[in-house]
Amino acid sequence: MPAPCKSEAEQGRLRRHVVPALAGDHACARCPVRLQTFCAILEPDELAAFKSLGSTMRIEAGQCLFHEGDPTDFVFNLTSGALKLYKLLPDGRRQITGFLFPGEFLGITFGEEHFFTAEAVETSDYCRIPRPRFEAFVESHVELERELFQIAAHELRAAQDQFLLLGRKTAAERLATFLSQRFDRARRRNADWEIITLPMNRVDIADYLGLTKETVSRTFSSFRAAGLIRSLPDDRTELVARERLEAIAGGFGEG
Amino acid sequence: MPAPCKSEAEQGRLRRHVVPALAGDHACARCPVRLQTFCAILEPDELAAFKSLGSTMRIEAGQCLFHEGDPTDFVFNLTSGALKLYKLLPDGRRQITGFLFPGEFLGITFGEEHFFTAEAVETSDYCRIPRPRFEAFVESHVELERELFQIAAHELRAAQDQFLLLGRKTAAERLATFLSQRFDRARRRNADWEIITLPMNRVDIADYLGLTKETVSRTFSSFRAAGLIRSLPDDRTELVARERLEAIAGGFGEG
DNA sequence: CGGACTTTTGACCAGGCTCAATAATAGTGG
DNA sequence: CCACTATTATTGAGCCTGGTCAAAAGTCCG
Repeated sequence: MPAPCKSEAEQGRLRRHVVPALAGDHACARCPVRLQTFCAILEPDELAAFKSLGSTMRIEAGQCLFHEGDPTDFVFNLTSGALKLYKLLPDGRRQITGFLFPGEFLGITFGEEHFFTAEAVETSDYCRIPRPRFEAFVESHVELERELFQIAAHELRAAQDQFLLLGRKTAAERLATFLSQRFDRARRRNADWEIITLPMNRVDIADYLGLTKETVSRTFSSFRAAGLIRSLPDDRTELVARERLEAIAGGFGEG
Repeated sequence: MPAPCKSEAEQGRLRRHVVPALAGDHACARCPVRLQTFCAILEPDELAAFKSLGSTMRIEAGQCLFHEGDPTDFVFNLTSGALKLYKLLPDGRRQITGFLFPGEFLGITFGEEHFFTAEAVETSDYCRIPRPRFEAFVESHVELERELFQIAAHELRAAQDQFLLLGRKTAAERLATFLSQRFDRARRRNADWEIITLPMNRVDIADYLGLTKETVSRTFSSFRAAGLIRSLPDDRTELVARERLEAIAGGFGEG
């Protein structure tokens, strides 16, 4: 029943630089919700109990965790690597609805069927928890139930921002927004550098931003030429002029 | 502090055909979640208690319930009319993130500040519940807490569909999707007719679909010319060839 | 070094946007 | 009830951003 993973271009090779697993809490910069982890709201023994619900697994780049339409048998928590979540149109047009990074949950708000496909961007490790066990655990921890609601609420807020991006922003504004988003997350993990890692390729970025890979590439080039960013080895990008990028992202033009 | 409502074009006039208030339950056609109402999961006396939490109010077309950035002091339930929810860019570009219709809740998932503006499309009545009272009531009714989560989950699913629309669909596919969406909701209230009411104007539809009003108007015209729809008085539209519209909406072309 | 793939760049094209004019519609006041 | 006005919808003409098609350059890894 599951469609085969996208072939040629999608069946990626392994990548070398795997993002290390994230330990502990990471708060969202924009709102007072502790995000995408239960670590901060569970007692150590409860946390251990929660972790024991699932089993650790690994997936290679280009492989799918599940496809759109698959039954939602499991809840996932990513521990290393990166996933892309996407929907397809019959003729192959693709919209990536989000990327998933270490520490984040997948599948906590689903109905009976997945409504998107989840595919590994690079080799990734994750914890897979059978849904019934997950739900039983959550039901016995009311504070988790509330946390799940907060996560969903936060994702709804992020979705509104993405509507604005996809519906009304120019190519430069979209890419600047994306780079700023990535920076915000990197900053939460390491406050030192204006450097972000983009494990996904140009096609993925394009399908996330509602553009083509050529337009994404051209916009990267123009940002480089304007001294806004600098491309480094190992999929890393330095945001040389982060404030100007954020101004562009917010629709204030290049001023 | 709140920005003034959009002037000229937005400060609408009254409209005559107000959607009647919706009584009772309305299930979502696509998923097993009872949506946007607590009616079905509260006992009659509890329902009465819930209704007594708020006060009934009226708003005229073009007026705003709240602006982006306002504090989230209230939870709203629309009883008649229609609202549009939108975000703005500094230069005035606007993305409507959704329309709200009778029976639906507004503000159940917010943080401290609203992250969009809510403005009346036509004269609307609503129930306004102070947030602390709402939250206290929900906390004392666990089944409501779960229902709120289901509503948020459903909205997240709808958001993914909108990503696909805004990022990858053509103008015709966007409008066909919108008309089909409206039909799905109308069908849930009245199974008789392939007729929908569109109280919002072309600018609003355009800002919802990520297009311009001219493109929306042209696409309406082409649908009319192709015999897919028929325009009726009082903002009503008949979906003459609903299945063909749905095929277009799904990206299967005009076949 | 070589093959496969990705990224970048170029040339051209087109879907949808802009600007503008006209038509239709709703509301107003006599 | 009907002309008058304001607003909205439609249609047209031309343009531009971003898409398409193609080729060259750069990477990765055996």
